[in-house]
Amino acid sequence: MQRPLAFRTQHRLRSAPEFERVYRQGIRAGDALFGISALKNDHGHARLGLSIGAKAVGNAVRRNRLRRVLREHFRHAKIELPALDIVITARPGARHAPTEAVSESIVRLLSQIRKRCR
RNA sequence: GGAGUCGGCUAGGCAAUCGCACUCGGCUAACCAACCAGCAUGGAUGCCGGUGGCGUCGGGUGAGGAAAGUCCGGGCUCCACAGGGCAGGGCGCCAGGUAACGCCUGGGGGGCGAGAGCCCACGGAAAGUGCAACAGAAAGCAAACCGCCUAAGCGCUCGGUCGCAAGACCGGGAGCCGGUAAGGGUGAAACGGUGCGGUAAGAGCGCACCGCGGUCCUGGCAACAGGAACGGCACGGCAAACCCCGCUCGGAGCAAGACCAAAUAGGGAAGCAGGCAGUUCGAAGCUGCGGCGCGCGGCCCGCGCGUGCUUCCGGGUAGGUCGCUUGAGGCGUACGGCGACGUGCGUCCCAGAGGAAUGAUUGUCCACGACAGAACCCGGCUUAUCGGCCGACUCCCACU
RNA sequence: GCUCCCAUCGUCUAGAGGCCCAGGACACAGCCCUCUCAAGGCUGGUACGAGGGUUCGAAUCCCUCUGGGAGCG
Repeated sequence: MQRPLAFRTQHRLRSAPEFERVYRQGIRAGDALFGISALKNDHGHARLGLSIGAKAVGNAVRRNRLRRVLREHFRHAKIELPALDIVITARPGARHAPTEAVSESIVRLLSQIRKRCR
């Protein structure tokens, strides 16, 4: 059995076509910090794609940190999520956002997505 | 105690849980594999085992002083190359260090500071060509606008003396021919500076000191410094203007490059199949018709495009593997050197990903945490940066 | 990651060491013309990305930053 909280390459979107598919056909939500797109997949579990430009966020250190925080959220939430491909895009509002604000925003956006998927 | 200068080190700590990358060692029923060995078989392939993957458990390691900018220099790789030169780029006081450098160390010269110290692209302008707006007489070679002078030369004129007169002599004035560059004024910059002498007025015209120049001597590897006598000012600035001199540089970059290699299309080779007619001595070599497939079209006619199968070969795409971290390496120590650094010995292995690994939560402590994330690797420079610690030195105040 | 390029009014641009407190076009503001608007005419404001250096003098030459953009799978 796989450990339930693990996060491996199989849980990630990795290629440009995968991202394109979600952007084109997925449903969207967003706020000042992030944009989020989601689309049903047939892998039997949720997958995460991150699109965080250094230009939007400031520099490489802030970019990496944001990526890690978002991934951590997804890791804890992914059991509860349906089989979706989720792409999170950083917006300039996220540049100086503290970790708590990021958490709050992501929880709210994910619940919106989940509601609209029914 | 205060103010300051220089050099070096450091970059929140600890604990618990979950998670990530690499790595070592276990377990691994089932699943996956294009690798390896064995067996079966004519062969495709199958079976069994190993190894690996996936999974899981435990241990170890895991960003920086700038990882940054990509401004220099090298290693490495491929391409080019007989040798030499030209063109083009870079560098530029001297000596040393180094794999190399535009870096570093020591020294010289210049500038700043009271000092410790700091700063300087710092070769050549008597090889040539250029440039200098405006102002100013004149901007580079001696020339003279205002001014100063009228000694010498030339006549003119006034006064005086002498003389019968022509005229001579003395003194003055304006002028010509001239002399001069001290002063004025312009400018960023004006043909050595100051003083004395000198002169008609002046001037290196003469002298003293300073500056400058080449010569000689002394010290130094040298840059350069000191000294002597001489010259008598000629030789102004700009080379981050062209240039000259000396030294130096082949080009590209790990998306370099090497290897393995599916599918599709196309290339080559072999074999097989292939309706009719023409061309031809003959032949699927070519042409036409037909057949089949696709498209246009509601359908027919028509029009357009394509034309088989099997095996092998080479190039090569996706994809994968290597390059990928042991190195001009770190630490300690001894010796040489003022130092940068070098040499010897001992010891350690310290990130290697591929949408790209360090995060989250909780507790706790304190000085409440800046700038910021490796992507082939090193040496520098530059830029960003909350602080803390250590050492050396300077100046001021007080006390002994 | 690597290799390059660019930067002048709000926009597009001229400029090659002094003629430039930077010129032109469009745009903007005011005035004139018109019954009004447009067109036209007159007038005006507005820029050398930043900081150092070289030079008597820099948009121009040199250095260091900053901000944009392009190419390489």
